[in-house]
Amino acid sequence: MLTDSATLAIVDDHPIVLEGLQRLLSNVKGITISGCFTTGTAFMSFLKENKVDVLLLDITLPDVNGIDLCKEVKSLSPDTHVLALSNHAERSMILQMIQHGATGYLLKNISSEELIACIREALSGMITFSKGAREIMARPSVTELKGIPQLTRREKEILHLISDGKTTPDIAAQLNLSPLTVETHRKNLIQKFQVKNMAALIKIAAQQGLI
Amino acid sequence: MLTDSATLAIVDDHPIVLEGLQRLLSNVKGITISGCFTTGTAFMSFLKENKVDVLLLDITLPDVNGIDLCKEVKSLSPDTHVLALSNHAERSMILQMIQHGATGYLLKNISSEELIACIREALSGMITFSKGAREIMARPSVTELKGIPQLTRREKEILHLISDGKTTPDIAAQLNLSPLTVETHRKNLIQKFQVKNMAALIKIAAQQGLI
DNA sequence: TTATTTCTACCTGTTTTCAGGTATTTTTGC
DNA sequence: GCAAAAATACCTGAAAACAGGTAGAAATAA
Repeated sequence: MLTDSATLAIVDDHPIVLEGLQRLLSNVKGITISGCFTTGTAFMSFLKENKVDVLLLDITLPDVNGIDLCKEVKSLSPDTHVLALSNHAERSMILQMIQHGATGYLLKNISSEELIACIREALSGMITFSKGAREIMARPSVTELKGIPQLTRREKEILHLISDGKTTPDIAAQLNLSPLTVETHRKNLIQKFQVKNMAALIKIAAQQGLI
Repeated sequence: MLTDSATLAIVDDHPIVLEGLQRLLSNVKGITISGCFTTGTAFMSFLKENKVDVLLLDITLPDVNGIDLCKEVKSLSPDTHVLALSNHAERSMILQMIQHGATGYLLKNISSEELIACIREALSGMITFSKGAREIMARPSVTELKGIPQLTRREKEILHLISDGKTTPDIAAQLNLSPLTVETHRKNLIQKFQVKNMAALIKIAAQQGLI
């Protein structure tokens, strides 16, 4: 039994989703659900004692964020295949998860057949994506093409203040800087994001969860 | 049977959620699931032929937005109790749904017991919220205190263009308007949102999902 | 058919932002 | 300790945004 049935665990803070996944997967040959968890910490302590072949992982959890959890899982148990299961339909998010060791990325609007197929693919050691996720990967949007620019501490700080409606003189006064310095940071931000003005930048930053 | 068992329909584009809800509610006394739909239009055509006592409605659907659908449902069938079921944990969203006729608002991290209790409450004609939703309602955040201002079609259009980095002259040219007119809309937007400038406005708009 | 909202357009003047640089001093990482 | 990155600061001029109005036409709702 151990040889031909894979163990699967689910981490999701939504009982409804947990129920749905259990129902969908309970009668699938070759897959045994060994645990369902609503928090990352609960799963991690389970993982210390049990072997898990596949983990279906919701990225947005109450206690830890999915990317960090994925990293932890992979360092504790490198053979566990982590399948991110999420509503986040952003390219950057998918890339980040893969970068941190996830074996695949499934959008929550996945169909049951697709879900099972993806789990099988993951078990055989392949990277796998749901249909929706593949589509997103296929068409890098203009804003996401460059990825999220790396911002310095000061730049983030100033971006926040700008998004709160503060003007350059305001910010300079608040941070005890020359207005000219603030202007320089502003310019660098616009350059880094490759946008025309702050309005466009703040939209992207907000959508990317930066502010 | 018609007198003591309430009919319930579910609209959600996530098969997993649909499965979970069906499973959770299938054996509940007094509730009969009469239909599950993944699109708003599919449900609307069902509603024209069938009586639905309670609708569990996911706000984010592929074809129509939940607020509009809720309005449609209530105007076609005022006796249907609409329970919004969503991941949107924003006060403004909850208020908007209630304003448009919803009987309650449930966050998707709701427990099964809570879900059933809420459906029962809705059936008895009461407004109902999940625990999480009640918490959000309890603490109005600073930005959300004023609610989302009602924007006109033109204002939304111009707000979008601004958030794409377009300047007033750009927008005027694109919409065949006087730049002065665009400026007026701009001013009205800033007044409606009670902010100092567009940077602050766009942050709020993005966070509220307006852009 | 009113009344109200929305859309349109105008005016004046000030403030802020943006584009195009250059350049020194701190930090930080190796 | 040295190189690279980050933070600081400066300059000029043009373009855009904002503040504070007013006001007529058009569309919508009551």
